[in-house]
Amino acid sequence: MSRSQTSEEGSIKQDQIVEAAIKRFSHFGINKTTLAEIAGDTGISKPSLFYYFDDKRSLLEAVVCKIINEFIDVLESVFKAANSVDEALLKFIDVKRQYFKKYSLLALQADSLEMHKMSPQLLEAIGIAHKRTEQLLSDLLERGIKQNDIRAIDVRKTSMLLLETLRAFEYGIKHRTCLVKGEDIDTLFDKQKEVIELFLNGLKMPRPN
Amino acid sequence: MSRSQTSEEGSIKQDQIVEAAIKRFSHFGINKTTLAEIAGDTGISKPSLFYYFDDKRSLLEAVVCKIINEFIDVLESVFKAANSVDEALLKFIDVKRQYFKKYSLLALQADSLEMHKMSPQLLEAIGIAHKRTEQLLSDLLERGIKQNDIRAIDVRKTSMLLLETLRAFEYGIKHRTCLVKGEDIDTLFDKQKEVIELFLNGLKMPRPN
DNA sequence: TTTTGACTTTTCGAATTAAAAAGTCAGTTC
DNA sequence: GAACTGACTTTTTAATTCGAAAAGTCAAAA
Repeated sequence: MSRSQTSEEGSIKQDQIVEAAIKRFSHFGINKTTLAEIAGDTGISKPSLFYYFDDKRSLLEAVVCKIINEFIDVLESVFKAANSVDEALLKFIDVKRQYFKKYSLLALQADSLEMHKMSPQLLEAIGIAHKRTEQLLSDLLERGIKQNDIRAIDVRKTSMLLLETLRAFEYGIKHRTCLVKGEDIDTLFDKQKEVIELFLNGLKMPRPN
Repeated sequence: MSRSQTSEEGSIKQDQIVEAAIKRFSHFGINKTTLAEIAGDTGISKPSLFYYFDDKRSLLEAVVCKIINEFIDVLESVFKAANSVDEALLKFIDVKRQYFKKYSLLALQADSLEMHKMSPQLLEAIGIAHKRTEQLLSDLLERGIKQNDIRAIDVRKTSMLLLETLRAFEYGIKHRTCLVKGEDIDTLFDKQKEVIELFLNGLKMPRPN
């Protein structure tokens, strides 16, 4: 069994490999990147790479986990720094946009095209990330309610619905435009901001009861 | 040039062909249906079919147009009959659900898989349908504003956003579950209803200014 | 424990091709 | 002449093969 399974914190070399893989994957795509290239970038041989990772899939898993965790950490700090629910949600979109642009190639391949090939581990990692994001959003909404910023909705249900909507939105446009060009991505995320605004303000007349 | 281009109202035979095509397409999919089969169902030979339609694509076009127009007609009557914006929007989802279920195979193929192959005519027909749907929704919102049912938002922008969101939602889940099973479809549309509710009520505290 | 050269196995993509479906047309029927 | 068809050609599709490239293994070495 490779080191990736045994050691918890991951060696420096493992991290170097993951970094090299991130660069290649997000630059050329997963399939167009060979393990020999990644090994070469890291200054080791291919069999050495296999000493650290069982196979390409587990390396990809490490890559995705790293990116996801980075994303969630950024999200957490952004939410903490925000002064209102509005602000936090709009910043949320900005962070999403930033990560999507940075890792667009990886993102596109990871969730749409290779869905069926995903390992259970990877799916689990993504599931955990979703849960954590939902938790952050729930906390945010809870805070908003306490501060009389928003009305007392079911935070669990609402955050899930909000996330699903934004996610769906992303998927949708992605597939509609099929190949994503630079400017399309921006309008896509701008639309998400509009959705957030509409969600926040609602359509109904404010009726003081 | 075939009859399909020249006559405006379309002959009875043309309509029979379209009906047969709808049955086959929505039952077995577009690619798994041959023109010979459709011709057979209609009781004519394949060359006769070509007398009425230039090619498979223009037949598909006629099929999609017919379904779309049917859908919009139903939608219009439902909107007219509704007593409130809430009611109309929820009914809207029901109509969508009904049509999606009825023509799911066709819908899936038509918008996601074969996007790149779509003829300009077909794209135009879909574009017109979108515009008409948007118009119906705009009128609905306008009416809601006049009746003091909802606040005075930009109806154009809002109806577009609302439609795009619901559409995106559909796309998103479709691709996430990839192959759509019966029960998934229902939860998908239930989610859309929740989205509508959230859009209507908003998150913010009602503040009487 | 970490590393690699030399190896085997698997996967992928291009080339081939045969069958099926699309599409044409000369000629028939009403 | 509008509606239709049998017999035909062309195009698409899908299965097959096959060589190259990449994934993955292992015995030996640092």
